[in-house]
Amino acid sequence: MDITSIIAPLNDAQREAVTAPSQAMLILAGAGSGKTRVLVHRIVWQIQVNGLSPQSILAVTFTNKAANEMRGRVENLLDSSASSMWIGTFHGIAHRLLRRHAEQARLPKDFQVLDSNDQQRLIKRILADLKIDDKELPAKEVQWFINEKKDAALRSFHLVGNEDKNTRRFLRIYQEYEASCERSGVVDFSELLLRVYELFRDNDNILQQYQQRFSQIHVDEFQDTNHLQYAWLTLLSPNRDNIFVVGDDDQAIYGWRGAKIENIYNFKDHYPTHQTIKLEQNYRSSGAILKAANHIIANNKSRLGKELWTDLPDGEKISVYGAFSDVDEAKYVVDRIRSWVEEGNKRVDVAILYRSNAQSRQFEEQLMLTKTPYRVYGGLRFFDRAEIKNALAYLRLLANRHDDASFDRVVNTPTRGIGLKTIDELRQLANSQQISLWMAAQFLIEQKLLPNRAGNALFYFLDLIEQLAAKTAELPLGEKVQIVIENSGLMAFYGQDKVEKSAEKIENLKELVNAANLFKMDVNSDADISELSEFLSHAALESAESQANEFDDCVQLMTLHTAKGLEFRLVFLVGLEDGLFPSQQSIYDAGKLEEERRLCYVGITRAREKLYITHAEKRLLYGRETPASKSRFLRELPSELLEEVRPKREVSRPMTAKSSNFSITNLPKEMQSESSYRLGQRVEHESFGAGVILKMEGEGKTERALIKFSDDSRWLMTLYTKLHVI
DNA sequence: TTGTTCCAGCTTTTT
DNA sequence: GCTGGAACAA
Repeated sequence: MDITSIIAPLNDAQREAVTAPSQAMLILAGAGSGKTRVLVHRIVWQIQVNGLSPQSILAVTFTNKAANEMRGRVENLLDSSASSMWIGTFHGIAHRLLRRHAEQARLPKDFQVLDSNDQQRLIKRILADLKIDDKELPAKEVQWFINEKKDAALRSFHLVGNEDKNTRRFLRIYQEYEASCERSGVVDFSELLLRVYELFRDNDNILQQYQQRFSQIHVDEFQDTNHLQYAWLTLLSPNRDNIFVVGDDDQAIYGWRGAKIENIYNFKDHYPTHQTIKLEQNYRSSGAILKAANHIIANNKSRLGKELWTDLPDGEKISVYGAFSDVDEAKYVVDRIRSWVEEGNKRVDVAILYRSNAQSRQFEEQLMLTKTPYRVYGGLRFFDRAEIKNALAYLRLLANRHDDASFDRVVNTPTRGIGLKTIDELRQLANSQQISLWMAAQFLIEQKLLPNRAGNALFYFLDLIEQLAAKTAELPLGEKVQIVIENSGLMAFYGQDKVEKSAEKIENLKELVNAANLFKMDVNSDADISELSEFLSHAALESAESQANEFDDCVQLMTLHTAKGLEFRLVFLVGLEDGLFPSQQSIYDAGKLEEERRLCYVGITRAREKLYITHAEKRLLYGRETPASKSRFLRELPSELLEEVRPKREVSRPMTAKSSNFSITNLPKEMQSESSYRLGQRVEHESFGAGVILKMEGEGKTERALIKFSDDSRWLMTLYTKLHVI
């Protein structure tokens, strides 16, 4: 046994964490401080030094990517397969447990997973059935409510008798939703976790089996765990002495999705014999970048407290560019990328990070204009595309006729003459009899209760599914998928000329066949289910990114949320404006604002060598031009770390009287306004102090001026603002 | 029943 | 500015 390879690459704090005795351990790992490394080395340490068997290791993450990376690195260090370890996402592990114990969890053997889109569709349908106006009660809100309750381990019957008016409004829908899922044999994401929690809670023998099996429990990104995930861990570790959690409260950015940052704050109290180790040495970023990050996050009040440091030199200052518009901002960024590439650097090392997806457009446009290869993350994922979901819905119907969500989706896709009226009738019957749509359809056909045309069309559809099922029953998965796509008419449907991007859709369908061909059953899955069911679950649980271009040399575009866990040599943090980042909805809520600040901290710490921060004075928002001002986060950064980059094309520097005269006379006519103010004029505002007029727009009532004050520029309506010309 | 046009609405999204 | 859904006409 060679322990040097396990501990040699570690610094003191990391080594202390890895070699600590078995107990409750909280590793507070700052950005770039080697948290995955600590987890990986800890697992290998437990096996090679403490002699634990791989089966006794449980390691949970939030993303498939993180789980795969961890498994790979463990295998590397261990130099053997880690396939007998349970390393996976919370949802993946829940799924595996439920397959194993479907009966005790009161689930059908071949239950399927409903992703959040499916869930929303189902809720919409229920709202329609209950004649509730979608405008009055948006499906999204109901979905949010249901998931929130499930995350708190509350089923609809727990809420019966609840006096809260808001709760009563949702209760009926929640009940219908539960019943519908039950009938269809499907579980949504929250349900996966809740079922496992109930399985453990109600079946002592099963719980004990896993308590004994998992002698060491490892949790990644602990700050993102929700109530249910935490409850799970508590059940699995009754003595609270064998749990090794890694997290960073400063990077908790999923509170809006139910993550409970309190889980990490309260760890000390809930795990009395715990040890906390802080990893504060950062191996990623330059000194200047780290100082900025520390500075920002220090403004948050509720923190466990950590300060990153580095051996690396300060490096370049952070460049700040105040653009005139979103277009100007994009041009600037793309121009900087161009020189970066000209200096011989790679595009893959560059990331443009923004707060909301809509911001990517301007950058894409400029990148396209300059023919710079780029890749936008977080768009539609492969398994989320409509054509793929349709194909999967057919396959799901083959596996389970009573899957209402799938039935609903493809009964008339491609169109085959089954219209709203017929479907309405189906729903009514299904509702009143509490049966599946499939059964309702059978009944209506048998009893000849439908007009001829509709009845025939519906019969044709049921027959199609039965035929497909019979025909493909014995075929390998890939061929099954192939035949279903062909015979369902989907291939022909998407092949029509009038379908937009038809070539791409056909490609995707082919790719699905390909994926099915390559799909291998989980060797460890001892559950007795078909390959098809397993493939369908895989599609729901691992909605993999579209694979293409991954290895090309492209500039990376993504939201700040997506960027968590990644690093780039060169980072552009764009759109640092109040209302955008921090987002408008967060500005007046102290808690939300702190989460936004953590997001900013995450963004800054993605950069290794050089960070650019940009903001624009106006931008197109929802197709409308909107003025914007510098983000409070940008103003929180100390000026000695920053280097203001002056805009090139228009007046921006405060000018002396001499130079201002000069520049005004040289301005094109249309820019010389009739108003009492002029470009370059020095003015005084009663609260903002002295400033210089940089830009004018509009006239009369709509006239506004962009004025640069000592610490900020703002647009002011000249008619309504008292300005004294100096 | 199907295809078109018009209108409201809009963060972030691991599973 | 783009999307999804509802209200229309064919």
